[in-house]
Amino acid sequence: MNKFIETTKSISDPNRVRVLLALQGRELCVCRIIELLQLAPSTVSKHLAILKQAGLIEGRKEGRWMHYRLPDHPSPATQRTLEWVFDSLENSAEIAADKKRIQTIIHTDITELTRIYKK
Amino acid sequence: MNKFIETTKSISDPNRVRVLLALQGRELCVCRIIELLQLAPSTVSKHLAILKQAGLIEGRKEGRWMHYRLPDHPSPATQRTLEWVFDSLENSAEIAADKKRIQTIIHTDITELTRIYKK
DNA sequence: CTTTTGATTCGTTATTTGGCGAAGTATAGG
DNA sequence: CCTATACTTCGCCAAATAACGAATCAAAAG
Repeated sequence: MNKFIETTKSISDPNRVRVLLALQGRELCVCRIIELLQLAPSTVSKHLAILKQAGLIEGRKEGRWMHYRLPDHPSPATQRTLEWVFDSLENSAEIAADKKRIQTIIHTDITELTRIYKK
Repeated sequence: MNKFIETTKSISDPNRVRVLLALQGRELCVCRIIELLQLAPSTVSKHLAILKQAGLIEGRKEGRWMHYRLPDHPSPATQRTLEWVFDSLENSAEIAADKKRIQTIIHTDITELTRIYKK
C-alpha cells in the first residue's frame, strides 16, 4: 500500500506527469526538461527526484549532464503504471502541445538552453 | 489532463483507496465505511465526496441511509483506473485485513454502528 | 588550481490537504 | 410536530506540498 500511494502521489502533479510523457521513447537532460516545464532548476530537480524515488524514471550521469529516462527494466507494477498513465493521456491537448515543443527543444543546442541559469 | 490529475489526486490518499477496495462487489452505507476507516463522520463524508467527484464511486440515498458503490456504468477511463488500482493492490496486507474486517462489519446491525455518533 | 557550468540540496513561503467538532439538512419514528 | 438519526457542510488547525532563490557539489574548461 505504501508503495502504491508513493506512486499515486508522484503522478498527481501535472508537471511530473508531463515529464513522464516527455521521456517516452527518449532520454532528456535536466536542462531540456527545465526548458519544457519553464520552472526553476531547483523545482525541476525536486520533481525528478520524486519520480526517481517512485521508480518511474532513472538517471544517468554523463560528464556535467544528468540524463533521465523511463526505466530500462521496469518492475511489472511500474510497467502497468506507465501504461495506464500513457493510455489515460493519449488524447490530452497539453501533452500534444508538449510533444510538439519537445521537437524544438531536442534540436536546440544546450548552450542555448543554459541561459536559464544566467537570467 | 485536469481530469486525469483529479483522478490521481483522489487515489493518492490511503483511506480513499481503502474505500474503493471495500466497495468491490458490494454497496456500503456511510456508517459502515466510518466503522471501517475509524475516522470522524465529517472526514469520511469528505473522502466520499472526493471519490464521487472523480467519478470513481456513486451514491444512492435510501431513507436515512446513503449507500455508495462503484459505478454501474463506468466510463472506459474510470474502468481502467479501477482495474489498475485493484490490480496494484492485489497483494496488499492492509487491504487483506480490511476485507476480513468488512465481513464482520457487514454482518453487524446498523444500530450497533451508530454508537460512533453518540460518543 | 581557479572558474564556469549543470544539477542538487537547503531554507523559506504560499497553498493544499486531511483531520476534527459544531452546526445544518433531511428523513424516519414517537 | 418534535425528536432522533444519518449524513453533509462549514470553519478551523496542523501537516504536507510546490514553488523559489541562495548556497553547495561535481565535473569540465581555462
